[in-house]
Formats: sequence, C-alpha cells, structure tokens
Amino acid sequence: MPGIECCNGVTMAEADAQSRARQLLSAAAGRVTPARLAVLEILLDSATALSHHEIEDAIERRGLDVDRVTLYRVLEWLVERDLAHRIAAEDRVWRFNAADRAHAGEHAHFHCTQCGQIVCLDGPDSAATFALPEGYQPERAEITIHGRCPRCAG
Amino acid sequence: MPGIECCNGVTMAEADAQSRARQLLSAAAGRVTPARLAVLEILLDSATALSHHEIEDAIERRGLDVDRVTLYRVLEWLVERDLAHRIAAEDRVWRFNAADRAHAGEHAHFHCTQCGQIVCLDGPDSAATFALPEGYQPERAEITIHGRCPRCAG
DNA sequence: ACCATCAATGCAATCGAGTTGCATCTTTTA
DNA sequence: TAAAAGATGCAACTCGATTGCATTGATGGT
Repeated sequence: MPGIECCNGVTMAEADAQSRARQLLSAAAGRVTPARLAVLEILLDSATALSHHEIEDAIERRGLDVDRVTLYRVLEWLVERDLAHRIAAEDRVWRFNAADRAHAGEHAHFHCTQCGQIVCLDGPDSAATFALPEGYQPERAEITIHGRCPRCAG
Repeated sequence: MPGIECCNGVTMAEADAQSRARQLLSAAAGRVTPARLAVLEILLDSATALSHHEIEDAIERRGLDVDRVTLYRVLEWLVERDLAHRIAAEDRVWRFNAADRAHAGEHAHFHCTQCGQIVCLDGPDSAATFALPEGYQPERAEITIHGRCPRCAG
C-alpha cells in the first residue's frame, strides 16, 4: 500500500518492521535497546498474537539472547505505552501483538480451538445489544470467537 | 443476600440449595460426598462466579475442611457433569458457578473492573455478525462485558 | 567524543495457580 | 456387612509470572 501515511508521518512503503519498530520506540520516550527492538519487530511481523514462549523462540532464531525476565518486562513496557496489546486466553497464557493490529478500542479475537492461534478481528459490525440487568454500567466488551482457523479447517 | 433464618442457623436459601444439591448429585451418577455437597451448595447459593479461593473460604466458614486438591477435583468433576460452569477471567483464575446460572449455550459474562465480581448474563438478544475473514469457521462466541456492577457504580 | 546518570538487564529466588502419584479412607452395591 | 469402585489427603511438582538486587549500557549534557 504505497503512499498511505501511517502514524508518524511516514509511509508504509519505506517502513519495514525494523525501522518502524525503531521509530515507534524512540517516539515512546524510552530507551531503544536491542531487546525492545527485537520484540517489537517480532510483534510487528506476526499476523497472530504471540505467547511469551513464541516470542522467546523468535528472538533465539534471530541469534539474540534475552533473559526470560527481561522479556516479561519489555512486554509490560510495550503494553504500558500502547505499543503492544495483551490478550488473556483460556489456557491462562498471555499473548501479545503489536498495537497497530489491535484496532483501537473495541475489537474481537478469533481463537482456533485446534492449533490455538489467536488473531485480532475487526470490530463487530454492530454492537450487539445485551440484556444488562438494572444498574450495570458497561465500559467495554471483550469478544472471542472460538472455532477453526482456515489452515485447520481446510 | 442471606435469607430468612430456618431450623439450625441455616437460612432458607441455604436449605434450598442443600436439598437441591443433594438431588442434583444423586441424579448425576456419582457419589454424594461432603465435599461435593458443600461445593455445589455454595455455588447454588452464589449470585456471582466464585474463584477457587472464594469457595475454599466458604467451605471453611461452614466448619468443613476440604483439601485444596480435592476442591480442584470436585470442581473438575462438577464441570464434567455439567453441574458447574467454568469461566476464564483476565486474572488467569478460573471461576465457577452452578450450571443453572449458566444459561445453556451462548451467554455473556459481566466483569466488574472495580470489585472483580463476575456474573452470568442472559445471552445476547441477537447474534452479532462479526467480520470474519475468509475461511474462518466460528463455533462459539465468548463475550465479556467489562464495567461497574451496581454496587460499585452506586 | 566522553562521562555521569539512571533506566534496563541478568540472575537467582520466589509466588501462586493448578496438577500428579500414591497410599488411605469412604460410599455404594451386592 | 464386606468387597470393590471411587474419592480424598498429602507431598511433591509443573509452569507462567513476579520480585530484589547487583551490574550493565543507552542517553543527554558538556
């Protein structure tokens, strides 16, 4: 998608995950470290939400070595600055994706019951109306569709 | 929430739950044990989904002593037999309620962001249509509304 | 370009939810 | 009422995640 402008006045065409990650990091008023760069790049590159282990593996594959704890802290830091998005799945494992995939505000997730993959979906076409009992004040809805992903369904 | 007091310091609601629990258990082709009775009664009595710890506390309050592991196994057993319903919350702690509160099939949950309580809601009035990408095969939707419960909102 | 500062990292220890193996005890049924 | 199937308690363990603390390294000021 050449020429389309993205967040900081740079076009997608000239911004691969690497430079984009660096850019996002320096814009976030934090230090640009190898661990943060690697993690953010990996998240930007992935179409699916990644678990801690999956990110760890991806880091290793890049020949880097980042401590388990550092990874937790990097992810925490990215989430705090809205550069990443954290999803709680039923297996009680956090999963993360780059914030740009987590379409701002309301959006749903798809969870493949076979391979376990989780992807962000565009928001619901229309807000479903829920029968909220008297006095309950809704703030946000969290929606997960469980089913089979294209690869597992095929 | 405590009801009108009955014979031996037990409230009407509790007495109800007691006989109901015993009934459900014997109908479920399993042994009727003190632990199972207590847990099912507690779930039947509660308007909100209870965590393992909350159930443990409730058991203690009844003067019973049930092992941590036994409680896990009782809950697992109840869920297998559809006598209880298990909910995964964002704090990565399972919560349980009696199955009769978990209206069969599709239904949503309300999570109070202040006190942490989780309650079952009636299902969405109509299935919202989601923009599922090509090839994704939905099976069931899981919906949680986050907000404030009547007590915390007031 | 250098250096001092303070945030970021690595390491070890710890937490907490949940699970497993096994010996013992209890409900059931015959 | 006794045997058998099943439930329980205990101890040890798994695993994701967190904390404390000493060390390292990115960055802004000179």
